[in-house]
Amino acid sequence: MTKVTLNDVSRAAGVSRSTASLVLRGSARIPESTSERVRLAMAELGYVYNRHAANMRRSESMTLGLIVTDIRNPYFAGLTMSIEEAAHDAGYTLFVGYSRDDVERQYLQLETMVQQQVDGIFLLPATGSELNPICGIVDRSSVPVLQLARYFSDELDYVGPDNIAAGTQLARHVASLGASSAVLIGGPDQSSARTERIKGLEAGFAGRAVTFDVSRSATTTNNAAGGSEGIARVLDQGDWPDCIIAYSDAVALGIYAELRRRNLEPGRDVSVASFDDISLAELLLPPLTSVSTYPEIIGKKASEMLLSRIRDPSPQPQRSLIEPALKVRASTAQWRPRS
Amino acid sequence: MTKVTLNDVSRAAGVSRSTASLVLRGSARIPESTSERVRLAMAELGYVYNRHAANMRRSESMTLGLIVTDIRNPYFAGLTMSIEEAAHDAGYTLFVGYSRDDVERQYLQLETMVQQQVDGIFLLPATGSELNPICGIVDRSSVPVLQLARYFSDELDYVGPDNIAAGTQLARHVASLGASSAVLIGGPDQSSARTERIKGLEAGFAGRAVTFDVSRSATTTNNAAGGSEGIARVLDQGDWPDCIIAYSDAVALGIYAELRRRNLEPGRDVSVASFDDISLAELLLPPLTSVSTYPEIIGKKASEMLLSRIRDPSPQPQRSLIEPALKVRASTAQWRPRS
DNA sequence: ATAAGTAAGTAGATCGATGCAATAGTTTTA
DNA sequence: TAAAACTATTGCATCGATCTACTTACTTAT
Repeated sequence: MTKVTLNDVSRAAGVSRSTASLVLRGSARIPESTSERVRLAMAELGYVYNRHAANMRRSESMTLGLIVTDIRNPYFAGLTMSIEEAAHDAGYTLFVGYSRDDVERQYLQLETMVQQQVDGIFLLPATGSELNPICGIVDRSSVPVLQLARYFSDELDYVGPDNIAAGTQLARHVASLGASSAVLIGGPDQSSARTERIKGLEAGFAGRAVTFDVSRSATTTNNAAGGSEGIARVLDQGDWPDCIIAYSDAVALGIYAELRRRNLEPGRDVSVASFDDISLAELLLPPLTSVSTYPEIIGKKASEMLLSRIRDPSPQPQRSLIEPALKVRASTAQWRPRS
Repeated sequence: MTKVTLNDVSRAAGVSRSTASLVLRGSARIPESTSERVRLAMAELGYVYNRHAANMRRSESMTLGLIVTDIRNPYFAGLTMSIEEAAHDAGYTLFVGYSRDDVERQYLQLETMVQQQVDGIFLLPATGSELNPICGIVDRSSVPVLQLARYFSDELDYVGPDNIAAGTQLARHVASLGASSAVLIGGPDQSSARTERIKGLEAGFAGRAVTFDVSRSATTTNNAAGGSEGIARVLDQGDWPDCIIAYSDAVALGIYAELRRRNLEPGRDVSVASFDDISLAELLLPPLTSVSTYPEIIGKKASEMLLSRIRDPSPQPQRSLIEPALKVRASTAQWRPRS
């Protein structure tokens, strides 16, 4: 009933606690005959390794933290699962917190993770994140933090999609359709991802006969409700673009719904394109043109980077951009300009 | 640079470590003048509370574990977020693991969480979970485990939707449409949730002129791919039901896609209905009839139950069923029997 | 036969916060 | 004025695994 410790195990196996500890860690100094005896005692007594006790002496807890805004967005769900997989495979257990895009909540989560002695933190920063408060929390314990998908500082590692390339690919495609005007809908204001996507779109539209004016676009929450609201705001201003570019597939979903409320059919009356390429994009009617930003690859790369940062904290901050790929589908392909 | 401990803090504040510890825990025995001095020293030195050290003496780690199969299903994403919110609000930090519906992986995750000294575990069991191996892992440390959404044992607490009521509501609705035959597509074989939903459907169809034969249904993975595959299998057998009941909205999504590949329009040529009512259901075209099983409520209830179990492990295992609510939408409402 | 070397195992301090039992110091009570 | 009661504070053992330095018992080399 009471807790079984290494002491109990060693006593039962007739060795010292030190020896039992060495067996636990697979030391070569212990011959098979002894370690077998110890392992048997462990099994018999129902011994459970206490990582907290171990962590008092060693300098690692074998835990990592992950803070994301909201996994009801399938893009972030995929990213989260990919990171969990890599962490699990490397023997780490993962703390997860959802900031709900609330900076204060995010800071609290950082704080508790630091107190729980995590070895490193993946942070998909909430809108409005700043370096100073985060350093205030994190520097005291010198836990490495990796920025995921958005960044606010270049003093920390960063892994995310190449948003500029993604925007450029999308703009070129839209321009090639013969559209004459495009707007961007949605996305958290001031986020690096949105700023970069805009930069990419502008680069892609440069020299083409497409009007793309950022001041006509709308920033919203990164979900379907935001998409509906954003496109409604634009259309209500009497603005009728040929092509609607959504900040993300989640936003595009709300755009589809709002268009239909107004008897406009996406892919016929107006083309719609988006970023992320969640698996849903393909299943929608019409299937949604989207730039895939490969959350699995981002997650994998991020894990590698954070783990190597844990092993050696000295190198300069790293940046890794994942190459996107445009997936053309019926939401733009079937579209022809209104006569 | 080096770690700041309570010792350093107490020395700087000119008190004993015991006093600093009492301040940390807000003891009323310490006058404001002293605790202010100690808190000041903490801030100045950049002290970080070490929960692992505290956990060596106390018997709680202030961490909980959550194991779910796959959060790319928005239903589980919502459930996960709801549990994280409740855990966070109660001062707990949450470990999360995704079993990907793989029992072995799930056991490994249970094991590491137990080693990390979690105070309790929410488990959305992978298909094929059994009591014995889980007890083998968990009993040694007597960590309470709560079964979420599916159950395999009534020796553990359980919180989930009232699947029987959900099935009954859905069946009654389908029967009232005038359908003459229905099939169920998808869902993990042998899972309690599927079995109960079938039981509910049968109860609801009882005495109505609807053919519902479980042997005609198909079990699949609980996602869109499973839905496509399942309905394809049924249709390829020459079976043409009036109404397709999907195990979940995620499955329904794949059914929509596969029907269209065969030039069948959901809601017109065949009605489709489902379980879960994820927010996407409303946004689809046609909007999907679904029985809401309120993941936020399940998550909240589950957290309450696990936390009270942690406070007092003695009571008998509890079961709590959350009342579902049918949301009728165009995927069934517009449907009329073929002439 | 002695020194050197190796293999196997152990004693005991340590990590950082907790909490009991004990101790000053001050005020109230009889 | 002594005893009792209370307030503010502290010393030290403790939780469970780790790890360095050390011992003991053999084996091998010279």
